[in-house]
Amino acid sequence: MLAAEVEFMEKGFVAAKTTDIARRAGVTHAMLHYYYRTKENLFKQVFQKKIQLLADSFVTILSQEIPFLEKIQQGVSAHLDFLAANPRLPLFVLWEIVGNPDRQETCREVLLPVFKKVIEELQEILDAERRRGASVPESAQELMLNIVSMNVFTILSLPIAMLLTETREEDRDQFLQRRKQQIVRQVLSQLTENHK
Amino acid sequence: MLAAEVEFMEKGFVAAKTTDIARRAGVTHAMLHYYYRTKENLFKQVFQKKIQLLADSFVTILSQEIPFLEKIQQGVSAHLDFLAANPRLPLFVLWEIVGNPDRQETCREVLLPVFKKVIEELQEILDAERRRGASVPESAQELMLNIVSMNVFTILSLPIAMLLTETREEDRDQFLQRRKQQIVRQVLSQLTENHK
DNA sequence: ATTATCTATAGATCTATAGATAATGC
DNA sequence: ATTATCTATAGATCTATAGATAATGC
Repeated sequence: MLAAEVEFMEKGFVAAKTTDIARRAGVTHAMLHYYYRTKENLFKQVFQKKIQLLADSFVTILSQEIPFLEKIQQGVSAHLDFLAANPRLPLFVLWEIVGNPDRQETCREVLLPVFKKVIEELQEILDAERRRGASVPESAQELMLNIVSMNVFTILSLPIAMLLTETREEDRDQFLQRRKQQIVRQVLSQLTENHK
Repeated sequence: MLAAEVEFMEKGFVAAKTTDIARRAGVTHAMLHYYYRTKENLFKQVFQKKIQLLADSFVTILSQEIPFLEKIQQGVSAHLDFLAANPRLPLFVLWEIVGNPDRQETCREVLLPVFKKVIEELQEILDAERRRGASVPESAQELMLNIVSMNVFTILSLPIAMLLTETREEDRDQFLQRRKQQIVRQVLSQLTENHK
């Protein structure tokens, strides 16, 4: 099962081979089919698990009971750290969804409730802040999308970004930390903006 | 060749089949091998072309001789429109690069010079603006990364975003236009921020 | 003569299962 | 008895080429 996760995440459904998965797991491939029947079946279990993980990543944006701006800062930071620990997750999910639209259903079932809940909580925080007199112009959904966009893209494009900025492999973490600060700054700039 | 582009872009290198490409092109698959020798060879040509297209997308961020803020606004807008017209491009490139690191070389060769040039021009614009007394706090690279992040992610995540926001297929363009305005606002918020 | 095209097929994988045998749980 | 495991292989693809034949350019 772990072997299947690794193979599917690295190569995708089509390129991953049941023989390789079996070999990695240290069993004969006949056993794999004995337990999971089909490749598709095995994949579905892995996919479900990974979608769940993606849903969890949204939750990390909400954080502890601390002042508003720090809360956002912590949320962005935790979200990016989560993605950095699961760097193949977003690309894998996006790829499999566009490649096989049937999988959107799983996606909807798992992600939608979590997404709605996070947006709701975030909206409450924003509203509370506004009642305090702060100028928080955006909808929670927009704020969330901005954060997720920049964080996820940072991870997705990391190989290309490192190529283009001529960053070496051992400076990866440093590169991510610097980018994290930029993202926090960018997100906060809209939240602290003086309107009118 | 066009058939190959479509098949590779939709399915990726591994899942695309030379027989399907030939069928789509209306020739026997023997002919395909006669002209291109190997699948890998055919793919390389397609990949090169698509990387070139991606490089072009960076250039659209720079735009005509108009006032600074409008210039940025136009750039963001043109970039997103470009991506919306080539929605599979970013995912395809990212997927093939992580799946086969050998392809990073092509990527580097084509993208790096274009990327450097765009950054350079953008930096000049920012510097000129700063000399005029405007407060433009960021490096061109950071600004560029912010714009590209939000625009590309918008396209990458469009299927999921439409799922989560319960947007119907026919409202796709409207959804994109709304998101575009949000992105422009977000980008400008940092550029017009009052520092200190 | 050289280039283009077709049919047929070799050779390599890959998924999935059949059928035989060993291990395990009442 | 039921469940787990192995070997062997059927059946389906897919890439790539061989070999024969038709079309094209000097």
